[in-house]
Amino acid sequence: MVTLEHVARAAGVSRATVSRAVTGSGPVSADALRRVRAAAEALGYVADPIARALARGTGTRLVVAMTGTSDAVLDCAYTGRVLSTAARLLAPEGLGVALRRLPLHAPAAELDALARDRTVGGVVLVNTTAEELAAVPRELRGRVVSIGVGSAVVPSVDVDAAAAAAASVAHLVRSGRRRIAMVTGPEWLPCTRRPVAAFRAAVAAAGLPVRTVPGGFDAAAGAAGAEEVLARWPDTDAVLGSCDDVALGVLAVLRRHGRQVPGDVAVTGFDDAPLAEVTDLTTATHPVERITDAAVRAVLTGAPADGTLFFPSELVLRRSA
Amino acid sequence: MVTLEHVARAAGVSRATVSRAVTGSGPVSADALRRVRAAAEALGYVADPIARALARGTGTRLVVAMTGTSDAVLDCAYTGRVLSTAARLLAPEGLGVALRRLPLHAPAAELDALARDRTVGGVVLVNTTAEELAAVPRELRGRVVSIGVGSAVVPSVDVDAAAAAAASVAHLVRSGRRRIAMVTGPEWLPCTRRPVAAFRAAVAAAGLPVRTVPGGFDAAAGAAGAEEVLARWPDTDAVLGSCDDVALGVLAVLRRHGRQVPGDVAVTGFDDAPLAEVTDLTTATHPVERITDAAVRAVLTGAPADGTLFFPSELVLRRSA
DNA sequence: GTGAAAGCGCTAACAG
DNA sequence: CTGTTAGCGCTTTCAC
Repeated sequence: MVTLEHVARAAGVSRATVSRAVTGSGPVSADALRRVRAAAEALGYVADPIARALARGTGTRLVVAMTGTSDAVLDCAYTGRVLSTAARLLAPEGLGVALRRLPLHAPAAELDALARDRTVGGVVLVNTTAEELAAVPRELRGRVVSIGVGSAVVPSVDVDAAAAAAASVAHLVRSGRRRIAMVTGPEWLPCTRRPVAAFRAAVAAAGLPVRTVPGGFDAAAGAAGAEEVLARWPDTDAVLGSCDDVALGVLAVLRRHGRQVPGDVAVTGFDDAPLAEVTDLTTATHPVERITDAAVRAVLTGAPADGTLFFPSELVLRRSA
Repeated sequence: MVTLEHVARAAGVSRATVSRAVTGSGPVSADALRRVRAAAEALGYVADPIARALARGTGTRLVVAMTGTSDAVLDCAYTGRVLSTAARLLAPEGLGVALRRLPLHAPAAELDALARDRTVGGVVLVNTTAEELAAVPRELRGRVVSIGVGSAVVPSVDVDAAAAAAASVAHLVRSGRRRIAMVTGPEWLPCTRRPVAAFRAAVAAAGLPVRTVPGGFDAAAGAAGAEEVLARWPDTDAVLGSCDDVALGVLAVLRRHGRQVPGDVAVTGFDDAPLAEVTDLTTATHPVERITDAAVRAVLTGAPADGTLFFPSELVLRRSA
């Protein structure tokens, strides 16, 4: 194993100088810099992240903290996508990923524990709530980022779900649908409010009735939502699901009620999950990998909070709508 | 932050003694042990994994190494499940998870790099091949485990896919199917050979024709496999898919050919993925969480290799068969 | 600009 | 059985 010491000897300088040269902190003469770089290159030096973490007091892992009402959220496909992306990105840095669930209420204790834990280098909050953002301890600032809503101190990235909802409505209206309902996401989740508002605005602007029912993120919620839609507005000719799983639940209920899709009722989802293609579901893409990528980089670089960074979503037309 | 030093002072012993008491390594008098425990408890001491890793020369993360022909395997749902489980299990230990793909051929270089990387505490090989097992460097022994096939030095855990295949065939035969075909998993993957062998044995034992076609693990492979099955044996009345995705591909092709499911042809999958429930697919469970759990624990404890530990799979009957 | 020296918190010889 | 003594590899004051 080649250490700082070896590079220092090869370059004819002290360990301190090599450290400064390698990390870019502190002053180093152009000449020393060149020699250190050459030596490091020649020896194939790469800093040990563990020793560095111990000396700096920084952590060696990034915690993905999913907010949710139960541990079930940790097993969903979305969590898996976020984790895979983060783990892959961090692998070359010598950093790892850990997974934790944050309780929906009173998350302060958990967040404080994370802030105190010297092994955590940064935190990515997923499905963040306002209560959670308010509870982010000062010590975590600069190394926490949110996927979803953000705050003045917590930078955030998200998909442009509002645009996706608007695009879905536009497509449905264009293809002749006039009585469009939406099964929304979980009510406690702030970032689902944007697409709902966009949906309401879009149908209202088209002069159509505004129909929404509370939903969630799984097929069961979609099924329940569809039942409610059919009960309240039997003439509905299109349903937007908050995500693909919800849309599949909607499809199951429509089939049970003998409604043809897309003949009688059109259905759209959101995510473009693998099952959307298999089930021929019209849906909008959710670039989870790009979003996670941005979030991880933001944590690593300590990016300041300046509004939410939105990633575009694209409508994928298939048989269902 | 409370360190070893604090506990030592409170217990009236040296740091070394506290270390021995806490880790359980080396001799400590019953009296000292008691006092150290009390002090540690009172102060809420918890060892810093980073300092420990630096001193011991062990890593702070566990690498999940997926074998595959392309990076696409890193994005599949299965990888996500493995990663979520591992990340959750490791969180309380202060350890993280990293994700890497191992090339199908000549994996020795990658494995050597992992062995040399001081940040890696252990490795979980997924979809292991014989070539890979042979290339496991000596330095990795005792901290590497395989999900799939194992070797004399690499312990392994897997699902009992052979039993699942046999159970599926038994169910199909019981319900009157007589011309059963199987779309197998990827040919390069050794652990898929067991269920194929079990399938062949089961149909042969029932006095039925043995029909298998090479497949893979995604819907496209299932579709291609189904086309081949229909071309070679048009009278087939049941198809086993190597996994749920494959079964969905099979379903799509059957539908396209106007075959009724389960009327004309029965279809079964394997995994019991979320989409199996949504699409009413008869399938066998794949306890990925339990398997990963066992694998991670084995890496952490350095369990010796003594044959593959198999986890049971259960048939879930739904509409498709 | 540069080097010497003092740690970060823990483990592991080595004497006693 | 226990304490002392060196480190693990890197960062970071603080003099020069």
